[in-house]
Amino acid sequence: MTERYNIKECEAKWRAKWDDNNCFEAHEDADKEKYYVLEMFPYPSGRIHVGHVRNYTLGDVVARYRRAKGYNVLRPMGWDAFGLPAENAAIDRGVHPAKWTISNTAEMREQLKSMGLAIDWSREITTCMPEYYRHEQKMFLRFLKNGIAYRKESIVNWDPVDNTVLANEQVVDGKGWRTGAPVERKKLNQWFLKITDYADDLLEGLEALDRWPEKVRTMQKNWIGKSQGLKLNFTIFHPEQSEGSQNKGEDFSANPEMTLEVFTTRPDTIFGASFAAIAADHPLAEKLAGEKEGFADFIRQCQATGTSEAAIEQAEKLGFDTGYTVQHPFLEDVKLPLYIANFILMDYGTGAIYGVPAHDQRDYDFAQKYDLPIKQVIDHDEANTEQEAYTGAGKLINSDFLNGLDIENAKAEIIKQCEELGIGEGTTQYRLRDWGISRQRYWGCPIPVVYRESDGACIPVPEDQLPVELPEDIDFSKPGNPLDNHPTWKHTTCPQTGQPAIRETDTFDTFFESSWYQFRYCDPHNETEPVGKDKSDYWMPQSGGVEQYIGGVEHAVLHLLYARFFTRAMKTCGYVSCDEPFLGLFTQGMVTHETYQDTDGKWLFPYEYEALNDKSVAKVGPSIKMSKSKKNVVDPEDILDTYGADAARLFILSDSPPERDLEWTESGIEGAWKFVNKLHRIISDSIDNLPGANTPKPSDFSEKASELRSVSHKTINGISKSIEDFAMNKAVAQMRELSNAISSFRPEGETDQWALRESFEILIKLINPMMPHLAEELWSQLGHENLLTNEPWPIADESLLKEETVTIGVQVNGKMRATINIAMDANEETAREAALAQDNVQRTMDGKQIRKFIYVPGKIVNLVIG
RNA sequence: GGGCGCGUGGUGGAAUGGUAGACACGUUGGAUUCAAAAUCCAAUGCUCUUAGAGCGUGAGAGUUCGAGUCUCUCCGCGCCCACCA
Repeated sequence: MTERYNIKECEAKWRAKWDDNNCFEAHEDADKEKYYVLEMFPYPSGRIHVGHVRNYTLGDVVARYRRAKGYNVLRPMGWDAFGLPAENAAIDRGVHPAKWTISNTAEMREQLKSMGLAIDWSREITTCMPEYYRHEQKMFLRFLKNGIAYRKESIVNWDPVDNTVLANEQVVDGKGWRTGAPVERKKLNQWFLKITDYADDLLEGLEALDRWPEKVRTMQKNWIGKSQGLKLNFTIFHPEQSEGSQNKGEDFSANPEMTLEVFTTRPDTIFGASFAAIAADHPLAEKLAGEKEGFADFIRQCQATGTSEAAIEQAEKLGFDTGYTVQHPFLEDVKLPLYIANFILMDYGTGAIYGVPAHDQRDYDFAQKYDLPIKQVIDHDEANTEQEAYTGAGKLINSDFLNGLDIENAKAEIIKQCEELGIGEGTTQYRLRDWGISRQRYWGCPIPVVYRESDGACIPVPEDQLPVELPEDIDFSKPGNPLDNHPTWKHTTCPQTGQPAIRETDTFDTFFESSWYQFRYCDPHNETEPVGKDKSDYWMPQSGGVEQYIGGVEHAVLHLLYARFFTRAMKTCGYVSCDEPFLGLFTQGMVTHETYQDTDGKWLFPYEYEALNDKSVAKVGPSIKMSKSKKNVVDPEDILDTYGADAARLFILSDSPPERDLEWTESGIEGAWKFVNKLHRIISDSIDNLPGANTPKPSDFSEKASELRSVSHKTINGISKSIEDFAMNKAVAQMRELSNAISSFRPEGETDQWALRESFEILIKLINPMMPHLAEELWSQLGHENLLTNEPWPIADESLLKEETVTIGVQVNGKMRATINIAMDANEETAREAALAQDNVQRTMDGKQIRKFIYVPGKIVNLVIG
């Protein structure tokens, strides 16, 4: 009997050994196949949470497995270090953001290290350091030269609590994604990146990402939102001209101010149009209706309608009749009334539509309210335009030259006609907008441009004057942008003329940093370039970037789309050759925990609930995502301290498939801890009787030894496949099965002992990616001098994988009645005899004839009787 | 409103169209112990009286020799998007 496994000491010992031997440092090696594993880097909030533990454990299994398989693995780590919490800490506690951030990274680095992760720490990056952000300033200048970055005045989403601009992606239900405050609209000069130039490429690229979850690809596809349609020009008529007059001789089409451009994806329904409408903030709205009575009220009403889903759901369709009309392009006698309507969005299409009530529900509602004609132009059995709009397939009717065509052909025909007449053209429209990257914050990368005071010219800061560093003496007591408030920092001179100039006081959106960090890891200490081409071409060549990227699904359209865009932009600028940054993507589920509430609805900590003598004054709530306010957070440091890294890792891998939510339970982590101890005990108890490490393989084995060997070798392939499939819970199950087989094995004699040692060694190698400390310890206890971490993955002996006999089911008319044990390759006759020999089969057959006999070797026998 | 996904024991979850419930958690009984913890052994889908039989993957239909798995309809849940013309 060996002494009890001292988890803490032992784990620390092996971590030190890996460090001393630089086990996980990656080097470019053209002779080895590379494998780049990356997990989304953390924001240095100060402490790791269980979600991090899950994320990095998954990555560690992949990294250690691939390493053992002989790949040249790159597995780096860093800090997504710019962001608002640092500024909030500065405001709340008076700590400087830099100091707060850096001390947080120090703490979290130690926490991560205590998990025993196979990380190349020599490549660590921290995005708030000038060594990192100077490169993105240079990159920005190159983006400018290549027309990828530009500046324009625009209406932006303004978060009144954080006092900053938000990207569309950061507005959720009309509220700021962090503060939850209703977003306001504000006009500002902002920097943008032309992500829309790459819209089509980003969309097409999704096709090739077959190792991405379908869900994420769909979300990106919907976000890009490509739709084909027609842009069509209508001529606008003055109220006097249209009012029942025969005056249609006047040609306004030559007057661009009096034409209205609309966008539609259903040009086929043009003959069903009964009105036109523009957005409240359309430039023509003020011009056509500004003087009219009630207009100001109407605009106010439009703005008052919230953008939350509930508001939209219930919002009535509201219109304001301008009195103007537009000429129907194909029906000379028809002039459509022109409305300003609250359901038209200025920032999609042209901010103007023509309404076809019979075939669009919104137009239908609008037409009902304002008593406009509902003219059906698509015929189908299911269409009932008395009741609601019909949007399905059908044939064109009431549509002159389009009659009889199906929708697709009608679209093509009408677009052709419009193009020939010069009144419209077929176009592609995207939902995706350019990415606004200006933020009125201190703790971000300064945008490296200055504005000359004399003429306001925007001058890029020359490369040799970079980086533009953040000032350290900063005052957070005043509201607004601290950089703007700084007494001296923004005052500088024009690098071209030497005249006084003002620095850009906005900083980059922090998604900027995380859009290219995957490249920086390839060459983290390069002083002149973001990444050396030789390095990026080795780790992220044209044909492939990161082999396996792992993170939360919440980044499906933000970070993951930006990073794909950046990869293309960087390629355009000649930095890299790679088309896609992440070839494989795995999105993990959340970690949840039970909640506890007392009868007043007050949340309780688990220990508070446990301490209650009378449990009826509180109730156990559902297991939901851990959050401070719900008091159901588990601190990984406590877990690592109590149970050790291996137990924590094992539990997090074992209970649920990684893509699903995982419920954190006390009993679960305890079960994992017990298993760690059990495995240690099993091996320690057997060790004295095992043959030495390099004892030659015996030629014959007992039956039970052969069976054990067969199980062990099958498990090699089983676990390998499970890890490659990201089915870590199944890998754990298989590992436990093998350990159960081993612990019930009673060796008798030398060859049995040899087989036992072989199975131990296989098991140890297989658990290594999941529980590396324990594996390393057991490996050394078995008498090995080298590090297990440097051992290759075991290879299954093919001859042990074959099944000689198999137990298969016997069905009668498809119902299971018995099982038989026959040779794997037994012929049909043998199977029939064995099946018919079963009492239960005979009884069920009840003397009836066999009409059909089905035998699938190794699978099933089915007797069809009757 | 649109899109995607999911419904399997008391619980987490396994099942290339072929023995449903692997592996665990929990529970029950037993061994060990002065006692407890830990450990070990056994049982554990449901129903019926044990040997045994019947029924079972949200509901209903279909395809098939055979369906948790494929198809359709319905019910329930979750996520994402959303006045996107």
